[in-house]
Amino acid sequence: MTTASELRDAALREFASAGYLGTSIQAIADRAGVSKASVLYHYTSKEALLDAALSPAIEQIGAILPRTVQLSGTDEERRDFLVRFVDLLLEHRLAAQIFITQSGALIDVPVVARAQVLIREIAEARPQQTVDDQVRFAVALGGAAYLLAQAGSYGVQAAPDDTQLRDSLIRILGELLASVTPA
Amino acid sequence: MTTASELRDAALREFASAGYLGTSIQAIADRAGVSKASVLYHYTSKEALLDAALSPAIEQIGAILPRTVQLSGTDEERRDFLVRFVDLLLEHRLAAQIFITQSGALIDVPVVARAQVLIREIAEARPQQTVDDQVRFAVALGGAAYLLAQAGSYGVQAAPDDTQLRDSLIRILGELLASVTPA
DNA sequence: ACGCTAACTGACCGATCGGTCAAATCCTGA
DNA sequence: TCAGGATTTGACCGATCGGTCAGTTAGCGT
Repeated sequence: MTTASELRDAALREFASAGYLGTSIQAIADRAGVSKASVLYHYTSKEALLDAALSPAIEQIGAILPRTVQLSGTDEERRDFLVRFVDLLLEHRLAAQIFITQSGALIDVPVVARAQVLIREIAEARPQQTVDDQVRFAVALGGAAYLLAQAGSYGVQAAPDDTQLRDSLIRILGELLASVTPA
Repeated sequence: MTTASELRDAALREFASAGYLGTSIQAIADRAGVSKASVLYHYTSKEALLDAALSPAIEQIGAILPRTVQLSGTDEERRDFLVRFVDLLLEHRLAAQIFITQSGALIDVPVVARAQVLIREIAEARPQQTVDDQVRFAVALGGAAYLLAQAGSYGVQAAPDDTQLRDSLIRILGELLASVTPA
């Protein structure tokens, strides 16, 4: 683990739990065991640190964007897309949590704006949506992210293990999106 | 409109769009057309202002808490509960948005802690839940709140009108929660 | 052993924020 | 008209934050 990657990881956790505005550079430095000045040596600014923490998740989200059409396909195609999507959410659950909870307050930050554009592109990838379709999709996306955020912030509370959560989430999102109007 | 209620309304909007930490007392004062000192005359602190802005929503949420058992009842009972719940979300959509997006970063604020306890009580009101049940409920709750938050932050974009959104949301949440295991 | 560069740090700066306070102004009832 | 409380305000304070900078330490090729 290089210092830079440790800082990126510490920032990701801190931003997710306390919020970007609620996180001081000093707090990130403390978590990583270095000085505040050292943080700003590796990253030119607090915003650059947010960018570094979120970019990996954004790139992978962008990579599966072309597959969104599978949602209007057969049951197998839809399930295939959902498996990739849920796995991606699980892998980058902290980044997803930051997106969902703070994208509104951080629209002026470039990396967040890019993520918002991506999410909107995913939502609008399928043509001639009914209101029901939009609601199904928004509930599925927001609900999944909220679930993972809550599961992550369960302190003592017993949270279901990831594999169980994954299976259940894939199944239920599948049901939720099964009745979208075909393209 | 008294000055106090105008300030409470301005604070609610500002907290929802920019976040509690991202909102300065000066910004609330500007929105309401008064001075910063005047804000602190009507409310003893920024935290008191948040409390005043969120309390009405919390009280109504607490009022429907006993009806949560209807989720395990007949289809009509469940629909009846969902109608009340969705209407409550629509009426207090800004407060709901603040809860969902910032409760994690604001757990040390008493009013937010109270809200979190309420939500947890609602989620745990039904006995012997399976993982699927938990997932369904979390997706429904978080998804609905996310949808309203997004619909509220649509600037130019055409957002579906409230009645259409209400009908669709009630129907789809009903489907989502229809297959929870009976008590 | 030397020199060079990357890594790191404490001290400091300007700006902003939440909150206080004394004074000014407004409003109302007698 | 006027006394007195309610309301409003500008000036100010201490604390915190993001960021800068000069200087120190650590590692490494020669």
